Parts: sequence; C-alpha cells; structure tokens
Amino acid sequence: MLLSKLVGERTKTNPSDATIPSHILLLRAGYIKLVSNGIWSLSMPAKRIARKIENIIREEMDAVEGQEVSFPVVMPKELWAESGRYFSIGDEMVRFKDRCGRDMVLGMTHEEAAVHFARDAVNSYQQLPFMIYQFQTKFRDEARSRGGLIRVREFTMKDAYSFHIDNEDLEKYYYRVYDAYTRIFKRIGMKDVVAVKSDTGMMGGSVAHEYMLLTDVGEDTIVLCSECDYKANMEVAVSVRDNLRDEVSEPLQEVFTADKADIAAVSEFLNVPENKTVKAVCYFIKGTEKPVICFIRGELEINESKLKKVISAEVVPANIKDIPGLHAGNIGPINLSVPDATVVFDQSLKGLNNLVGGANKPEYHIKGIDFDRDVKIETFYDVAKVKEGEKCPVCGKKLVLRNGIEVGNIFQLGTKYTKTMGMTVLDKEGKAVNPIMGCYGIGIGRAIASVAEESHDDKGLIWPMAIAPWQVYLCALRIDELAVKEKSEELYRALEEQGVEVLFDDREASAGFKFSDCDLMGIPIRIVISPKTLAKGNIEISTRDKKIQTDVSYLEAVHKIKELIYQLSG
RNA sequence: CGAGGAGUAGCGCAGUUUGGUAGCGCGCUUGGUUCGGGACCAAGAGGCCGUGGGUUCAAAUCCCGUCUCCUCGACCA
Repeated sequence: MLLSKLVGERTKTNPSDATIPSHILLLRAGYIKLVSNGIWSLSMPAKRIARKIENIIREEMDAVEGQEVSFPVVMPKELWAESGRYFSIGDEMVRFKDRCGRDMVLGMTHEEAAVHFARDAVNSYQQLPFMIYQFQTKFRDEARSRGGLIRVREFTMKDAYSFHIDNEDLEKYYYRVYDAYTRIFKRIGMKDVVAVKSDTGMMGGSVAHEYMLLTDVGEDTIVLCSECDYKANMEVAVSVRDNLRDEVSEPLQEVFTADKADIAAVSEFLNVPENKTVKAVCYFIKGTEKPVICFIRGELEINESKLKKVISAEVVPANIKDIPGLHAGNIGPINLSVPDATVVFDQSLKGLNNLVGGANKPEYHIKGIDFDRDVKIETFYDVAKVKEGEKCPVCGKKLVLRNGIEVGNIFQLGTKYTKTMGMTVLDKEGKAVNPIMGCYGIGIGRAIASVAEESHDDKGLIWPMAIAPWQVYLCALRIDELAVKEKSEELYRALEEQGVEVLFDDREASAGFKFSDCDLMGIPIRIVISPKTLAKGNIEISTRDKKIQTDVSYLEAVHKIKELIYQLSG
C-alpha cells in the first residue's frame, strides 16, 4: 500500500473530545472516524487489523469444530417474542416497522437466530454436539457509549452457540472453548488478560466467565487473589473478613447522637470504629413501592448484583423519606417496624456484638447490639462488596481489586432458549429433550481498542505483529532523488512478492514528519532507505525499541526482514 | 434519564464579557530553498460561527427553542 494514497486523516494534535489513550491514538492515527454517538467508520488499516483478529478467532473456532454461519442483523419480532426477550429487553433493542407495518428488531445478539436455524435441522442426539458461529454486526442502543471503540452501539462481534445433549457434555465443551479463548487473546497480543467468574445476568444459565484485560481505563472491577488463582468479577466475588466479636457483650444502651446521620459522623461522635457499627441501605423493588432494607457492617457497601439474586428481584435505590416508619440516619435492626418490607442481613454482621446502630427514632442510636442476643435472625446473606485487602475465600491471602475491559465472555446457557423456542431432539431412549446451550462472544472493535490501550507509548500505537495492519513501514527519505526512488520501489516490490505486508511511505516529506507517522500508526518494523543508507550500501531496519543496520544486499534484506517478522510473531 | 462541559475552516483554538467587514497555529494547493525525528520563504484555497426563531439599522456575540458531541452517574443481552 502506498501511504500517499491511503485515506485516513492523521493529526498532530490530540482530538478535543477523547480522553483515553486508545481513543486518542486510534483517532489521531486515522484508524477510526465517528459517525454518530457510538457508531464508527473504520479506515483501511483498522479494517485490516479487524480482519487479522477475525482470522485468528476463526482458526480457533474451527479448531473446536465450529461451523461458520451468518445470521441476519434484522429479524422479525416473532422470533424474539418466542424467547420472550422482545418484551423483557428495554430500550437497548432497536425496534422498527418495515414497509408493511411488520415489527422488526435489530439483532443485539443471536441466540434466537441460532435456535431458529438449528431447531428444524437437528432432531437427534446423534447430531449433537455442534457449534455454530458468525461474525456479525450487533446493534445495542446503549444509554451511554464511551471511550472510542471500548463501548459502542454498533459493533462486529464473533458470537458462537453450542448445543449439547446434557450438562456433562456442555461442561466438557465449555472448557475447550475456555482454552481456545485463552489462546485467542494470547495470539492477538493481549498480555494482561484473565478469565474471571462472572454473573450470568439476564442471559440465564449457571456458569459464566468473562475475559478481562486488566487496565486502569476498564469499566469493570475484578477481584484477584494476591497469592492463589482466585479471581472473580466484583458482581460475584466473595471474601473472608476478620471475626470482630468481642469476648464480653455489653448491655444495650440508647445514646443521643443529635444530627449525626451517616456512619462516619456517628462513628466519630461515639468514638467507635466503623466496623463496629451497623448501617442500613434502602431500596425499592423495581416498579413497586415495596421497600428492601439491607443491614450491613458500617464500613462495607452493598453489592446490588448479589442483592438482586438474594431477593430474586431488581432493585432501585430508595429515598428513605418515601418509606413510612424509617428515620434517615437512625435506622437500626432493633425495634424496626416497616410494614411489607424485605429485610436482608449481610453475613458481615453474623455473630457480632457491641455494635452501634440506629435506634429507629430521630437523634438516637443504640450501643451494645449483639446480633446473637438481640436480633436473633436465622439467615444472613452475602450482599456486601468485596473490599481491597480482605481475605481470599480459597487461600486466605489478601485480595486486590483491578479494573478491566471485558474482551470476551462465555456462558453456559442451559435450556432457556431451546425450551422457550421449542427445540427438541430425541435422546437415546427416544424421548424428546431440549438441548443445552453454551454461548461465546468476542467483540472485534473492542479487541482493537483493548490492544491499543495496552500497547502504546507517548509517540503512538505499537501493534503486535500478529494483528498489525502492515508488518513493515518502508520509509523512503529523499524520494525526490532518483536512486532512493528506484531502490525503495525495488525493495517494496521484492517484499510484497515475498508476502510481506508493506506500507510504503512514498511521500515527499521530511524525515521527522514520516517517522512520526510511522510511530503514530504503530507499524512494528520500520525500514529506511535514504541517500545515507545508499551511500553505505546498507539498509536500516528498526523496531520501536531498537535499530539494526544491516550490511546486506536487498535480496538478503528481504530474508532478514522475514526472519524479524517471524521472531516478532512469537 | 440526572449533573457538568463544549459546538467558529479537515484538526487544535482565539474572538462572545462591552453587538459593528470572521481570525491564529497545524494541515491543504502552487513556486522556490532545505533534507535522518513533525524545516523555511512567498503566494493561495477553504467557514451561512451546530440549527430554528426573536431583538436590533446591524448578531459568532443578546434572548428563547432545538439538535449534536464529550465527561461523571443511572443503565449495560
């Protein structure tokens, strides 16, 4: 490719509305252009990166017997009504009518299409298991897209769906894909990816993992053990906390605390540590006036994902003034009287004594609360957010928190879709059963941005060889000189004939100008041909961190470059 | 959806307080001089100042509406 002809705007200055490195650099280097909120065009080099990532994924999917297919982006309402998701999914699904007035949707994922595709063709257990996958555009009308390609509304995704006769078979296959995913991210060149247990969310199903690229700009929080292999998404992470029960329980005592309403103020006022207090956090069950009151140790916070699971309902934060019987800042487990409320106690309170909590009347708290003696509840639930420094549930060592970008996910789906959509096969006994599904996704654009996020320096992007848009940047300095022009064109042809991907900078521009573009675009190998190299009879080959002068003929140079590409490919 | 910020040339910005011929840097075109880390000189091209309405002799500037983008939050199969 001739750089002089490449369409894509590179800029010297940072775009004003980008804040994270991948967004800034992809824009500055001319890889992407915004069309509308969360909707992007890709330039040729970005498309080349996408294609390389897709090819790596394709190889790995084929290696686990995947069959590449293609489902439509636009689907009729009926298909999504079958699974029920036409009704359960909110505004993030785009709905519209076609010219005949039929209700249509834009696919945001393709479970329905996959089941629709397979259910008539497959009717015997002998045809199981199988996996079908595609690369397809998804549209999710996110309330807020952000961060360039990190979170968008329209994107290409590899999504895969596997079908199994029983859980055991799914489990076996699931871990084959698990390994395939590990290989994919490694091959793409992402260094800091971990697979963590995750919430199955609205997808239904039991087991799920997210592949997280650990980076500060990540939107998700991941809990990792500093010593052992424990890792989990914050939504499902658990921890072990120190037992804070004192030997002697003091008697209950009401104390005047005036307007001290939050834990920090009360704990300071009464001179007790925050972890010797109990606080209440209030919610409503979504769409209702039914209050949910959670009691938790003062220094901890509620993990709403866990809470939703415990009470099997969505919750929204409540304004305490809207709940009769509650006094904001003075809610406590003793003398609590709120009709129709769901009350949840976090396990951090179990067996504790000598706690300070609200007295359920204004301006008073109660000291000396002993949960065993005074509250006497049977069941404690885990609804607390894990905090940095708490202990690992597996090995007891310290937990650390990191941010991450979700670059892939795998789910054991169960029979949610085969059941609702009426897909059955006959098993060995001739009985009709619903196949069990797994699904597996990787977003291509997000993968590009994630690598960019992880792999750049102050000059620009640094693509791993495996996905670089071109392997080599051939820079002809003083191309107005005939010798340079001839020799660089000769080398360009020689490299391309040998299958080396070359971006040939044939522009008449100064050295610094061209080098800057090379660095900005992040092409891994740079070759310079100039009057200087010609005079010495050598060529200059360099990577971002080292420069090699070779004293060789062009034919040998091609060989040398291919060798370097091979090395850098790992 | 809530809070904040911003829309002026392809990119980055000034001009808006106090209404009076629309500017600067980069990039682009032409010519010349340079030439290994974003060169220099000269001459050019390029903008209904997001958009609709209003006030005014006169609006980028004042008033009202509206759209879009960014950040934080809510949300996130």
